[in-house]
Formats: sequence, structure tokens, C-alpha cells
Amino acid sequence: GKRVNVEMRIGSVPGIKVGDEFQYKTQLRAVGLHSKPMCGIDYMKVGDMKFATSITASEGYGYNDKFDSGFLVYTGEGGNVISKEKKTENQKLNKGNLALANSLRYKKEVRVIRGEERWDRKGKRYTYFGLYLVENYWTEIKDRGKVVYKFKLFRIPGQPPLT
Amino acid sequence: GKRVNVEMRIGSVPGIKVGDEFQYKTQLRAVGLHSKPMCGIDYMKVGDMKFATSITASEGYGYNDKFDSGFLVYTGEGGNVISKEKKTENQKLNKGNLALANSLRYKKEVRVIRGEERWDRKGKRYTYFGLYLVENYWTEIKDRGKVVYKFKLFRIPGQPPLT
DNA sequence: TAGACGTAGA
DNA sequence: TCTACGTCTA
Repeated sequence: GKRVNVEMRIGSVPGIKVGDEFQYKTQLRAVGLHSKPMCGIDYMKVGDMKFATSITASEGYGYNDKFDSGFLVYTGEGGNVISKEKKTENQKLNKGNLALANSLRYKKEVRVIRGEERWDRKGKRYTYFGLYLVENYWTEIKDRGKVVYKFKLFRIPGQPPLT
Repeated sequence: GKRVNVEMRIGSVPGIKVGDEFQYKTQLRAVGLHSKPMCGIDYMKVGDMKFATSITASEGYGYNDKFDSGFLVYTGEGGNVISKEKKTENQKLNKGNLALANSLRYKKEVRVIRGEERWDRKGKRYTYFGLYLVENYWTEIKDRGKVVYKFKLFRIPGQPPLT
């Protein structure tokens, strides 16, 4: 049980390979992949600007993120999208959403982790998918008339294939 | 990131020594010390009866558990004791509380883990304190007139000292 | 102090 | 489905 406290950064993490799997979000933090225990979008400040460092696309939360060959459409955060108790609101271009927009504008790499539900529903299976770039983003109006941000990311070519 | 799924049992855990420290509750689960990610009392069914396997006494949650030389007074679970939103209710002799009561009656060992707040407030420091036996339990009436269970446990002699 | 794509078991 | 001594950042 060694004490872990990794500095988060943009880009690949030394020692972590595409396809590496983890069981808990605390493990993602321990190895330096994703710092936030409950947030999908992790980001850091460089000077006065936020950039995304990593996103985890966990299935089964009502976000309906779509993984396709080399692409990913990812739903922004905020607006109580997955809350059962709180009222849905418009998502805003702040926090993680703003960080992803900045990553697009400045062509910063984003680590992508996919979280899959396990058949035994004990923990998840978090798989490191590699580095992506944000291609564009837009807003959609969801069921209850609220604004939701969508980010399209493409996988940077030349990385090991996902089996 | 090897997949972990340990069978929980009563008594000491092979390979775990008094004083071993951990950072997250998911680690406690991984090594077989404490299965529940957010509950203080872990227990298992033997035949038709529940017995406690381990308790974590985390500081800073308004439970006011007391560690003394060889003794521990532990607050039972339930009743929304630490909830800020929900109304406080009477604790009942069920779930983990019932398991601890059975551990007293049948003299079953209980693993004790102490969770301390860290100065940097990142993670906790969970320390394995060794095996205890429940000496007795009682109820108290707390501030808002609600029933709270208290369990007194003593540390089984002959174990390595806690430095 | 509150918010956020957490976890497991009853 | 819900509860439960979670865990981090803003």
C-alpha cells in the first residue's frame, strides 16, 4: 500500500500502454491517467487556460457516448444530465467542457479511457484507448429542452490497434 | 491492474500485518480487509446468521468514535447520522449493527481498520489495527432525541503493538 | 462547501 | 433501487 500522488499532465503517461486495464478510478489516479474520482473530464491549467488531460467514457450512465472506429462522440458535463433527483439544466461551456474546447483550439492531445460495465457489476473495466484530438463540438437540445454539449474526438493514427 | 475479487472471511487476512497502511477503501477490498466501499461495518452470512468481519472507524464524519489503549467505542450505522440532507432517525439493530451484536454473542473476531484524515486531504490513511472482540453494546439518545447504537470492542492481547 | 460518468450489497 | 464512516477539485 505505497502512498501515491502523481502529477497530472497532458499526453501519454510513461509506462502506460494502449489496452492497459484497471478496475477502479482510484487506480486511474494512482498511475496518472485520470485524476478525478467522479468526473468524466479531467483538466489542468496551463498559465491562465484550462486544457483537458483525459476523459473517461463510462457506459451505463445515460450519456450515450459513441465509440466508433477511430472516433468518439462524447457528451459534456454538467446540467445534472444523470441526476435522478435534480432538475435538468442547460450545460455550459465551462469547467471540463471549456477545457475540451481549448484542447480543440490549441490541438492538445487528450487521453481517452473507456469504462465498461462488468457482467458481475463489481467495479468496472477501465481500458486506456490512447491519445485523441478534439475535431469539433456542438450543442444539442435533449429531451427536456436542455442544451447538451457534444465533442467529437478522433484517435491519433499510429497507435497500437485496439483488440 | 490485475483483476481482484477476494473472498471475505472472519479473522486475520493472510499477508496483512498490524500497522499495514492503505490509501483507499478499494484497496482494503482488494487485499481482503474490508469489502464495502462506503459502509463502516462489513459482515457476512454464516448459515442463517450475520457476523461482522471488519469495521473501519474513519475520523471526521461526526461519529466521534473513540480509540483508547486496547479499546474502541464504535458508533453503529443507519439513522442518517452523518447525512446533511436527510432527517435523523433511530438506528435499528439490523444489518451491520445486528452483525456486531452476533459477533459479541458468539465471540467472533472483528478486524479493525482506522481511517485518518490526511493533512493534504487527498485520500485517507487506513491502518490495520488488528483483531478485536465486541465486549458489549448499548443505545444512547443523541442530540435530536434519536437512538444511536454504541459498541465497545477490546483488542485481543498478544498482537503486535501499535506504534 | 458542494458538485461529480464512484462502488458494492441488501 | 437504494443506502452507505467515498474522494477529489473548484
